[in-house]
Amino acid sequence: MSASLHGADAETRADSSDHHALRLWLRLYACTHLIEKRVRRRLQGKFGMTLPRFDFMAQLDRVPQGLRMSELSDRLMVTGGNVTGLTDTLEREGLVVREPDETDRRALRVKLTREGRKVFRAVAVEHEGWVIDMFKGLSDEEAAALGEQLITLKNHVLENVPVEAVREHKS
Amino acid sequence: MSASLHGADAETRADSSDHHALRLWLRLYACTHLIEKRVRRRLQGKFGMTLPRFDFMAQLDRVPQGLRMSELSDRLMVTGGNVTGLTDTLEREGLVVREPDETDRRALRVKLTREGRKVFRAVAVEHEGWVIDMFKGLSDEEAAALGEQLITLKNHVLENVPVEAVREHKS
DNA sequence: AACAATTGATTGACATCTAAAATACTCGGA
DNA sequence: TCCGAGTATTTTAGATGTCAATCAATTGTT
Repeated sequence: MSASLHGADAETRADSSDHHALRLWLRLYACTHLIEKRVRRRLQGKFGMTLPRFDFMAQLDRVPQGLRMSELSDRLMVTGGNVTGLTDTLEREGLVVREPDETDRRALRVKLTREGRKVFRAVAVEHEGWVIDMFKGLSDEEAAALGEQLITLKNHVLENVPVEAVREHKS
Repeated sequence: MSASLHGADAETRADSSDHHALRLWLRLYACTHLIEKRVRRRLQGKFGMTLPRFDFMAQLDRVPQGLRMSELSDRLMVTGGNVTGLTDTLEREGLVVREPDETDRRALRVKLTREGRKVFRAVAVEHEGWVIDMFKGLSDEEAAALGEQLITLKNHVLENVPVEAVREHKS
């Protein structure tokens, strides 16, 4: 990347690349949180809605028959306890309902209420507009490349089985 | 992008591009949080340290003379109240100290203690290793391109003055 | 059928975070 | 000098998030 691909000894290259990794990670982190924060603030300011609740409802909107608590925690990549709390709040507000699952009495199906769906759809339209605007700074080609690199990165991270997961399996 | 596009042609194209932006954002979000979560878990598992505290100490490590609370909240992109809480915890653990600012009695300078610096340095070495490994999936060229795109994206987002900022000025 | 292991969901304790109000101090001008 | 605007920090209330423990229901294996 920076200059001397020819003649630079391996050690210098490795060292330089290392710092690059850290810088790249900080940049990725900062950029994502910048956008996230902006979305969060607008959701709060214009609709009195929070990002977690919006994400929650977005999952449900695609699935008329509803989702189990466990499916929600998988899709949202959060813990079950968190889903319980979010569901409590949204149910209290009349935006979702818990219904017993026909086939498994341990499970619950969470669905959007008619009101919940109406609210979500209204917010979603604006939300998409914000995101589109924020990503307008990238050309189609840049956006496509970014998408590819993110997939590559994600796959590489997922392939390396995390230490914690290994530990969880009793030997 | 919005409502009244009449041509089916334009509408289709806009629609497709719109979903691209949304998908790209979700991918960016998921990827960042995947890495973040992994770092978080390892910090907790191996050192009993949290990511916010690590970030906090990382800022201080670069600045021997310490930073003001307000500088910390700027650099960490979090609110002042949050910095107060983090400082309380780290001070209680003996990793940082609050010292009065010579020139402004309203302000405080937060510094790493000797112990704090020692702890941070030890953790930082491992932390950098994790990040390097996770970004090894990208070639130098891909990494460089990713970095560029993130800068472009960030600048474009920052250029557009957020609605909230405008609103803060009394009309 | 009996029973151990698993799975779905909830709970409680704790750590981040934000937004908004309160407190303490600084600084520039009338 | 005094006063009003602005700045630095803290406080409070509330939302998110994790982890570990718990309870209830299901499943696989005898």
